[in-house]
Amino acid sequence: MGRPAASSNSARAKIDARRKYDPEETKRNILEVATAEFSAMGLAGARVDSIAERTNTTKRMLYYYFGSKEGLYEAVLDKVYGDIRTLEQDLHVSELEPIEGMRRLVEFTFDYHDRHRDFVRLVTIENIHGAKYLEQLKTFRSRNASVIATIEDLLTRGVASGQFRDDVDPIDLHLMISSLCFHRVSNRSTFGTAFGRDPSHPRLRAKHREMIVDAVLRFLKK
Amino acid sequence: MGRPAASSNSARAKIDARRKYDPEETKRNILEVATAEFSAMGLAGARVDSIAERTNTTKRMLYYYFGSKEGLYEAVLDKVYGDIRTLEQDLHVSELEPIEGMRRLVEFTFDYHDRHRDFVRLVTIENIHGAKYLEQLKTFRSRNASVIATIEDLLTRGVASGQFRDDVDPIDLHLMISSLCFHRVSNRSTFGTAFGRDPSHPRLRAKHREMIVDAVLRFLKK
Amino acid sequence: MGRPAASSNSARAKIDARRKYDPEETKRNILEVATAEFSAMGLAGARVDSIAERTNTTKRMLYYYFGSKEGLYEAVLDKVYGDIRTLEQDLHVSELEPIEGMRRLVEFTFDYHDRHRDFVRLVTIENIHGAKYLEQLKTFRSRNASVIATIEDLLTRGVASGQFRDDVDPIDLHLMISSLCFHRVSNRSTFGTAFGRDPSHPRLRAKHREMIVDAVLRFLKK
Amino acid sequence: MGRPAASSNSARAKIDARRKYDPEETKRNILEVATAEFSAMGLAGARVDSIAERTNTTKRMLYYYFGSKEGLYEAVLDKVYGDIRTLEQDLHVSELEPIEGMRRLVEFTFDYHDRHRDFVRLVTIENIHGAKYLEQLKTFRSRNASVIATIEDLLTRGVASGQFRDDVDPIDLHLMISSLCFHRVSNRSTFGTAFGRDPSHPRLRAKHREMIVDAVLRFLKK
DNA sequence: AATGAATGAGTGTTCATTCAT
DNA sequence: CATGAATGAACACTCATTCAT
Repeated sequence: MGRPAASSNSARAKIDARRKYDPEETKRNILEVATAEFSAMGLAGARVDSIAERTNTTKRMLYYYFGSKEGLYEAVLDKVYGDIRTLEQDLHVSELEPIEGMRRLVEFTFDYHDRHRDFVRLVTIENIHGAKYLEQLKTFRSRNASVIATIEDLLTRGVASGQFRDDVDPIDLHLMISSLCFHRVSNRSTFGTAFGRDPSHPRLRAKHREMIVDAVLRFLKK
Repeated sequence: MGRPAASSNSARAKIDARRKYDPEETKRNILEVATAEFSAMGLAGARVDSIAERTNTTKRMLYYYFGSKEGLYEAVLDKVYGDIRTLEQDLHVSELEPIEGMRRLVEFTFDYHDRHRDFVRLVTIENIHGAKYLEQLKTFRSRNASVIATIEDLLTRGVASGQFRDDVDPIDLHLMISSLCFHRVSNRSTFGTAFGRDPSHPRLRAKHREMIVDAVLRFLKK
Repeated sequence: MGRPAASSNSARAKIDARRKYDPEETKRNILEVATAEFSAMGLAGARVDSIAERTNTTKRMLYYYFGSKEGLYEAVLDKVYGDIRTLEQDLHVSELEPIEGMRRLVEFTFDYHDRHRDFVRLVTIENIHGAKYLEQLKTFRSRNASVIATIEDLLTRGVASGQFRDDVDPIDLHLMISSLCFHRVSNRSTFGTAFGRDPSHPRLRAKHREMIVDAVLRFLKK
Repeated sequence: MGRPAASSNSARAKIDARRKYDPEETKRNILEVATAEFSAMGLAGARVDSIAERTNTTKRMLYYYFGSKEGLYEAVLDKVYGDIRTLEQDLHVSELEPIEGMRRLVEFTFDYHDRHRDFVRLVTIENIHGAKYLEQLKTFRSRNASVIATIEDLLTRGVASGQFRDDVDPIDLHLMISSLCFHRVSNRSTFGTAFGRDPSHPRLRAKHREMIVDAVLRFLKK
């Protein structure tokens, strides 16, 4: 019976990856290469030619789909921020008791930053530009509410159960957790140069992970 | 009329600030403008022409003294890292008892980052470049030992007095303090965009300062 | 009296204006948009994409029907020159006495240029290109004979009646009339900028019309 | 030691035409080539690379001195308009009696347009662009007053002496003279194609010159 | 010590046109 | 007849750097 004749488009796309006209794949491919370039070189340092070369298509298509270097950069930002928010929503810490939930959240945040250096670098780069490109992403602001909601839920339940202190603001706590998880990745290079110690080394990583969870929980406990 | 025959350079510079050719002043002026440009635009984004324009001298002098755009960038890095290390050495926390000394150290770190956004931005930028320019600054590595020595001293004394736990590594602690003080400045823009809250606002700043001291001390206490 | 089923193309086009595929209408639509674009931007300045966008069809059709940007430009030229020659032939000045006929011809020329800025601009543009596209229009040369014939007829009859001088060449006269009617439209912008006076303003237009008729007749009269 | 020590700069420039650093000559050379290119190809059709190639210098200098393609185009316009106005002021027709003066003015206008096709083409091109670049030339408007003043003087004196009619507006007359002198040059190509007759042929030129003077004087005489 | 003029290699972008569906 | 996707060559413009004075 083989394959049903002329199945759906998406099926066809998967089966025949070599087909020449596949806009989605073309865009995805460009975005992937661009993410690497922008993350490695910054917005000003990135070269459109360099991106195009490592793509399956030509420079022209890059402009066809993304309009400009900045447009492409924005698309990269959008994708990369979308990824973390999507994952954060699948955490389901509301099902855990407060301390365990908080541990889980911190560990997730730690792991995500540790594994996604591109994301960390792009956020860093965006800060060099005063977040002006991020501000133009319409979907951005709304996506942040959920992290805060998650933290707020944990805090409320922890306070109610007498485990957590009651004077901690969820956004401040988010900033604290971010700081601890982000900085060791974003400043890995200068830190390594200064102290001859690479924070991303497996043994250090495990130690930092525990340390950060510990620091956050000690900060929260009554 | 005679100009006093060749006194010391620094003296001469002060005495006759209006004299037309003052190499030290020219260099200082270039470095100042360059610091602002590199910090605002990044290494790739900075424009040599733009720096030269805002200088009291010409583009040619910039090359005369610093050799290249990268040479100038390195000089800026050198100056800016030199400043913080110099100040750190004047802290004299060894004269304070451990908890008070640690509080003082954290507050100093907090205040320094909060007030020196240029420094924070330049470190951020340097991390984008994998710290490769920092690595070439010969004086750099040696200068970092003192912070760690200071922390080590505080930790040792705190452990001895039974106030601090005994399993904390000074470099890890330094990273933790740095993270908390650096991130809220370096990521001010994206944070502001995401949560509509500017971490550099005076009221938030005071709150964060206390919070960070609190978090560090809770982490250290037995 | 009914209309015969499926008569000429133009009839069909009118009957079923909403039918999806109507080659003639598609071509007409493309030509209309292209006339505006070429007239406004020149040949080099015109954008194929810009034309296609404002069309009811796609860019591909534009190439399908006209072959190239230059082919389309030629088609526009052809249409636009065809229009004026067609009208000129309907003037019937041969039925008027010489002076009245000449007045009528000048007024027609004046009005036509005044009302058809696109035509004037396209002729101007064609002159920038040394008339090289016009030269390729096979039908062009033959179409010009009639204006000259008209003028010649008027001149001959005017000379015979003793009203006109006998040393005026019809082609030279045509050039004179054209100059007076064309220039004030073609150079409206620079003239307006130079003298703060727009030659296309209604009051000026009427004045110029009289003035030009007057000048031509004074030039011709014995 | 030979050559007189340091003569004047301008003298030096003339003596040593091959000297490498001569900004004025560089600018002049660029302007000259650019005038030819813009006049031949229009603003959109002109190629910066093409201009640079025919220059004694490089493309970069073109941007160094003129900022952009449009900046260069404006400089060309400025130069070209400056030339004719300068000449117009040297006409001294006020010293001639009205009819002779008017003849002289028309002949000058005729000759200037006939000999300066570049000027005519550039004005034509500028009209395609709605005179928007001309409008930005600050010196432009003021320079036009003098032609009108000259015409006004001739008209006034002619009316006073009873030679000219008294209902002719100087700006309208200027437009008429311009039309007759400009059009035969600007539309030479289409005219030639249409009637197989080149208006710039010597014999025709002389005839047209007389004809135009005749037409203007007949228009003005009582 | 200081400077305006000059430069070659590269940088983001656009264009008319064609292909695969 | 119709279309979105794709393209290579060209385009205006910028950059860090050096030269002649």
